[in-house]
Amino acid sequence: MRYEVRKTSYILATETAAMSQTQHPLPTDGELEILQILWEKGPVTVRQVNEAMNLLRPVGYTTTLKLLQIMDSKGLVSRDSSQKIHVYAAALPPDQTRKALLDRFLETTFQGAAGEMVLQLLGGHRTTEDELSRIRKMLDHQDNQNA
Amino acid sequence: MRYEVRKTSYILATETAAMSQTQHPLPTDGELEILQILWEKGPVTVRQVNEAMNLLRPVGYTTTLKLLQIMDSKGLVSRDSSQKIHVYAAALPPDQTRKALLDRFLETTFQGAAGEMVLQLLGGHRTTEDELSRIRKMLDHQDNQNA
DNA sequence: CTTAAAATACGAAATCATTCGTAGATGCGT
DNA sequence: ACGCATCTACGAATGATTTCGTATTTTAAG
Repeated sequence: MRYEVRKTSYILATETAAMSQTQHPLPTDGELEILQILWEKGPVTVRQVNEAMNLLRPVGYTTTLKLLQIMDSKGLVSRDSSQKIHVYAAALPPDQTRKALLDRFLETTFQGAAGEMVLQLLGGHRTTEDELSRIRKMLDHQDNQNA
Repeated sequence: MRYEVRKTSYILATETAAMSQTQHPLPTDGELEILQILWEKGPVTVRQVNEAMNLLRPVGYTTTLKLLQIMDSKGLVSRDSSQKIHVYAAALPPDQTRKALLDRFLETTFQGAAGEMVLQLLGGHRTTEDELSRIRKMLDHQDNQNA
């Protein structure tokens, strides 16, 4: 008995999620929220992170601190503790982390059918001309690789 | 110091996740795993779901049952309990549920930048010609809408 | 040096999701 | 009707993540 969900879609990953995240676990939702701030602001103090968080929703200072400490222990952020006030920065660039999260999401939600996912996505979003052309270029590039 | 995340991307959703999921909460990971089975197999008994689950990993029968009961209480599945052996089916079609999950993922992980997400996706996946052409058609359709 | 303000460390509560054990109901074969 | 296999119901343990309270440390000002 087989589970058949994919229809016209057939995708091969060139690289596994595990390979792209060597050493680092995937961030949890709360951790990702902090990473987004770190990616945007660069190296910052706990207070700066917490203030950014509080623009979105109320979060206690020690909550933010604790999460950053956990993330440090997981290797998701680096910490400069040479001064009293520690400065945190994301350990990995956004692309790499987002790609790893995307791979997992694609697998769990679309069972690996990348094309299906793109169609769902474009079906519900208005996209700019510039973006469309960048995507076309990427498609052409894929074409060359396949040929 | 700045990590620039969005560059040329600018997206507007035409519909919010909440709008597309009127009435139904988003499934959790475990619930989604069961939904995938229901979508593939159609209306089935708890035992059938559990057997499908056990092809992937060991799960106790009552675990599967409990999850289905929870999903029923959330409205994620429908249940026919007219017979002794209940029969469950997904309450929503896969497209609608996956789209809602995709919207949330896009927001939390890519901060809404759909184009960035597509680029990340295509950057790491080998895609079939058929799939590429379907995506091109969708791009052209978007073009028309934008014009 | 003393104190106050502000930071870090960390245990533990709170929350959410998953897993399972046990109790009780149901139906089937004999 | 009896007993066994199988089902549903459901409380509760487990596990993961998030949140916070409290203790301690550090720095800088007076």
